[in-house]
Amino acid sequence: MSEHPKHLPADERRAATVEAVINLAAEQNPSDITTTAIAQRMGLTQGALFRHFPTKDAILEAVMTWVAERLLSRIDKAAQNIVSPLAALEAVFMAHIDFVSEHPGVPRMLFGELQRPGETLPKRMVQTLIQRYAERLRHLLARGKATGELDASLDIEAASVSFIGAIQGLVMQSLIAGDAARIRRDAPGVFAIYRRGIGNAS
Amino acid sequence: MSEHPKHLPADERRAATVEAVINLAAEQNPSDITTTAIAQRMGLTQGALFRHFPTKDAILEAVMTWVAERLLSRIDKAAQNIVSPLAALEAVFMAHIDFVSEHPGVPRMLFGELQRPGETLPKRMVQTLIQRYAERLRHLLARGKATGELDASLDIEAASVSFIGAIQGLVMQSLIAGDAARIRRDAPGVFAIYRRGIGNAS
DNA sequence: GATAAGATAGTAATAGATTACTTACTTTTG
DNA sequence: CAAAAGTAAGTAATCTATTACTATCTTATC
Repeated sequence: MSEHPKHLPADERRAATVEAVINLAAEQNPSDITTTAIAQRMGLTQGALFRHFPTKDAILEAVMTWVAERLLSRIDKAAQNIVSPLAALEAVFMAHIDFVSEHPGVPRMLFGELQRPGETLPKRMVQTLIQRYAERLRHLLARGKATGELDASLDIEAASVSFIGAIQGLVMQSLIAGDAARIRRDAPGVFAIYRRGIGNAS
Repeated sequence: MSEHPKHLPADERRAATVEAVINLAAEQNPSDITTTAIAQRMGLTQGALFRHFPTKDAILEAVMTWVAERLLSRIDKAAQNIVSPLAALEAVFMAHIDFVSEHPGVPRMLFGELQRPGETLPKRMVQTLIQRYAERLRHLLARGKATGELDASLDIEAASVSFIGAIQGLVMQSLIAGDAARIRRDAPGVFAIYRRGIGNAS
């Protein structure tokens, strides 16, 4: 096996392609990412991409699969072994913040896909991802009501939307400031307000 | 003056162009809006647009001006004559929700502009808009702390980010559900959580 | 174990579609 | 009639995807 093989096996190239897209999305409007830019980032010619993916949408599909797996597994791991539902929510929040700090392009790609008209496969995958995410939130919120940690009259649906919105607000703030590191710094303060908003007042 | 003049004066065409872009943004990814699509919506040929705007970016610039004026004037009017800072925050929240319900493409355009690399003029206008918006929020939040309606230890910066995030979360939710009307319906529940998060517990 | 064969992964060039913008000319309006 | 507003056609650039060809890797056979 040579040090710098010019030909990589298909699965490694597919993984490298996903990585290139994620990195590019951190630097520019995700919907303006071209196949030329992806190939250039990988040190390949543009046409080479189509050895591994039939269309550009298939690339986005692979990216969405990658994101869904990583994000959900991270938040599942974060909530694992935490008894208190409220503490678990905080762990999920911070795990999510860590994820978007490492991959600032990801939330922007998701939001961008959601805006596409019609019923593309990548769009449907994002919808599914967020629905699965919201399910986990609703489960934790319901448990919190049961234990009494959360307000008994809490609107679980609104609390779930607010949770995602809190993260989205941090992403937007970092875009305005042009500083991705801001997300991590401002996250605790934002979660503190959220926590207070859903917590049991007594 | 004929009933249906084929030639409109420049200022009316400019206003109609802005309206066409706002409407198109509600239906598709704002960054995919073409000059052909704008012209078609107006019943013109594509080249006619360039009689009134030197470049496509100049069109976006006009749209951003329109949005900034309308949105800020609406929330100023909403907060006017409301003594309680907390009640004023709620009025601003609902006025903003009304605005995005009428123009679902607007928050998506703003978010899209923020993602563009470099320092384009439309992008800078969005940053300025949101900064001015946040200023008004911080002012109301500070007043709320002074009156005792809000928690004395409240992190005003985090509260401002959370406010914008709450709206952004509702926008995202409506995109996932593919139902713009959801925003208005879910808004009160989301604001209730926010209100509780910043309010004085006593 | 070397090596030929076949599959896999790459390049360079280009096609075909679409984009923002221009130009030469025509219609409408005051 | 002159200025303003619109059309139709075209240009140059850019984008996804394809094609014809080449380089590299894997593997079966002697």
